[in-house]
Amino acid sequence: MEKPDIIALLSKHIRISDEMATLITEYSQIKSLPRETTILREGQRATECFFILQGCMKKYYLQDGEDKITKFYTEGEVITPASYTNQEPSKYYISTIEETIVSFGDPNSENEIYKTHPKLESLTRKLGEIFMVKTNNEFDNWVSHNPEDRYLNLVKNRPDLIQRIPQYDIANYLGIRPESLSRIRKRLAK
Amino acid sequence: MEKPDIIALLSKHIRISDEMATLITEYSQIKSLPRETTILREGQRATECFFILQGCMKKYYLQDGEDKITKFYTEGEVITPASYTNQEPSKYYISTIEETIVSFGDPNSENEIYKTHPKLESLTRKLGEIFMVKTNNEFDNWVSHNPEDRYLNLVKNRPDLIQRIPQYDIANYLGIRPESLSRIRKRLAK
DNA sequence: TTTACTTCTTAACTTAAGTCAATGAGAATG
DNA sequence: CATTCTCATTGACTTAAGTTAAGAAGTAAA
Repeated sequence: MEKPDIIALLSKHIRISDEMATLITEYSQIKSLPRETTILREGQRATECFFILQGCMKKYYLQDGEDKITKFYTEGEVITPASYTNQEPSKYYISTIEETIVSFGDPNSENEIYKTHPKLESLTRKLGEIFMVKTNNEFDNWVSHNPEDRYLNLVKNRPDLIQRIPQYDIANYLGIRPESLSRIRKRLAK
Repeated sequence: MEKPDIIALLSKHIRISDEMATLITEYSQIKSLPRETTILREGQRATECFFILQGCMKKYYLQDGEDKITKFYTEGEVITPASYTNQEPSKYYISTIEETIVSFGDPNSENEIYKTHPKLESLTRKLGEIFMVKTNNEFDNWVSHNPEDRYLNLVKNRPDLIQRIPQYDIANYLGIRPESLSRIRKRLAK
């Protein structure tokens, strides 16, 4: 399989020097996951973290027998499961929605490469800070808007998700029932 | 002023070696901020990040003339304003609620110390990852619960906040009106 | 101590989401 | 072509939060 352009996707977030680009390209491991593949289940410990090169995934909890989606991930996004970081059993599931191509890493090779290439750890720290800002903005945006505004926001900023993902999953993610999303769409259609 | 125990607070999150402890204690700058002090305003660029040693702060947006609180910070929590990381004008305000003692850093001295002590950058990366997990958990917990559950959760996990912070600020943070919080408390009293 | 102010509570009414049930539209299957 | 299944929509009714206004309780100020 041809390697998708990991450097181009990373460069959207942070400036990558040629030296780093070579290093990353050399060390990156890539694999493809079929659609509807669950890569992490509740109770499991994650052994890998991911960077999405192509495709779409979701994170969801099983609450009272129902899925609760809290995040969609698409191209250029990093998935570092909590259980990868803290080595505790996961509280949530992660599954692909479409066929998804990812770059992945594990703790051993991560630490190994940081030891030999401290500049990469520095890059990772900075990238982590950038994603932290994004995550915080997302949180703030969420808690300060109602479902209708959140839907409008999604339509505006992530029109791809509206296309790719069935409406009942969108509603689930927005924190409402499919019936309510229907009504919101009807209200907005005017 | 006597230095509060920064090492003890950091150790709640991550193991700190004696070597790192000495380094952190030596380099940490500490100051006290009076109550109701706004340390960052919308439109400003943050020049400092903070680690709370004692006290309480809040982050809030000014939306349609009304405050919208999205986060309270207390002892042991890190405040890295988005505008500190990306050097863009801040979209939100940060203020103290009580008198607050903080350890603070600026980009120059941060980069300087990372250059001479790469182990500290490694520690910072790990700490950042730990806070990322906490932030993600908070987000998930938020979006998957209703106001009543969020209030119960706060009472259970952050009883200190219920004591320290006026009810209208708690309601604001919970995403509801003070009247609704009153009703929730009444419902629960039964 | 009287007054003003702040915070919380209560009540009546409105609005939007939840729930349950029925229907419609399209795609997949026999 | 008819049948089945999935997903989205609609309607009727319930529940909880928003809104507006009024009052209660406590604290600070005059």
